[in-house]
Amino acid sequence: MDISEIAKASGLPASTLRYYEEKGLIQSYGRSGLRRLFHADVLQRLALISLARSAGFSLEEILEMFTPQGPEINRKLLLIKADELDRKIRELTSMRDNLRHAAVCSAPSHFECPKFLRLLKVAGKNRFRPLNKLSKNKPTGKAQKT
Amino acid sequence: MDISEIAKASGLPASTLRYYEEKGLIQSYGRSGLRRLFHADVLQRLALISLARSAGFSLEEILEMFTPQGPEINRKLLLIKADELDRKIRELTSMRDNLRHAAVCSAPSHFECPKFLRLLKVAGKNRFRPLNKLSKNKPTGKAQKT
DNA sequence: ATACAAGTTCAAGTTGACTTTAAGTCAAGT
DNA sequence: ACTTGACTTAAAGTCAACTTGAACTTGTAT
Repeated sequence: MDISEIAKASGLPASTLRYYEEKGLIQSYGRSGLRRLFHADVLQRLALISLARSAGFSLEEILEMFTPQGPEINRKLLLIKADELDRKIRELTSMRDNLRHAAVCSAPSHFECPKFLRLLKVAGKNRFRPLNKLSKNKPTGKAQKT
Repeated sequence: MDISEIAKASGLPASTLRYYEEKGLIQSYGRSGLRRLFHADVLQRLALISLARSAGFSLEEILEMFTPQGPEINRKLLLIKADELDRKIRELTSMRDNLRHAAVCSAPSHFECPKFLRLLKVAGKNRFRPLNKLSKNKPTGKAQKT
């Protein structure tokens, strides 16, 4: 398969695929002339990468998880990541509850609502690092702009 | 309170506070000479900002949520964000389960494990945007480097 | 044979959220 | 008067994850 087929099938632009290859996240098995040739199974790998990216992992972290530098280290890493996700899930859940409450709360300012302040305080206890933005408005599956 | 007090109390560097003020996320009530003067309640606001950041909101989104451009629009926005969080929580939960499974799975490659592939397939159904990185190694609460 | 579409490289640009740096201001202490 | 230390500004730098641009190569269609 050539790069545009992978692009179409994965929904990722060719530029991203080249970038991923450069970073070692995917491999092409050879060239036809200059053109990269891919096995179909990179699609699975790309799905996995997308999943991990969406779960908040950086490309570097994903690469770490892919490369088995001793299988035990790897398993450990996976569990550590899972625990991180647990923390993050709790944070998001609290934030979500906060938002739902704020939307119906009648206090003139949220800072005057005891419920809100209590949640704030609880949340403040763990000084966590930001994840980053949620979806905004970018279309979900543009393949390329040909 | 001057900027270093806020920095100390919030755990954020002064540069970040200036940046936030510039972006309209916090306000100083005046100056003493050149120096900004803050009311103590910016600390609450900063806690809220931290919470929201950690939940994956961009500064722009947080600003939107702060500025009441008609209270109804605002409530709606909050609910929309809450729904987004619900989606994200489901994704993270699935990823976490994936990781925990992968850590104990005995299949030679995860791509040969039916359980894993099924999860992948399910996850692939929603083409989501990335959040971003989880915590990595940066220390949690450096105030400044004075 | 030649044009063209679709690939290629390498470098530079973009975005968001900050941080760093250089140069300046100013109140307080000696 | 002068040094110090904490602040100030504006501009530039950083980082990840891409994207874009300019110039180049190739297999296929006319």
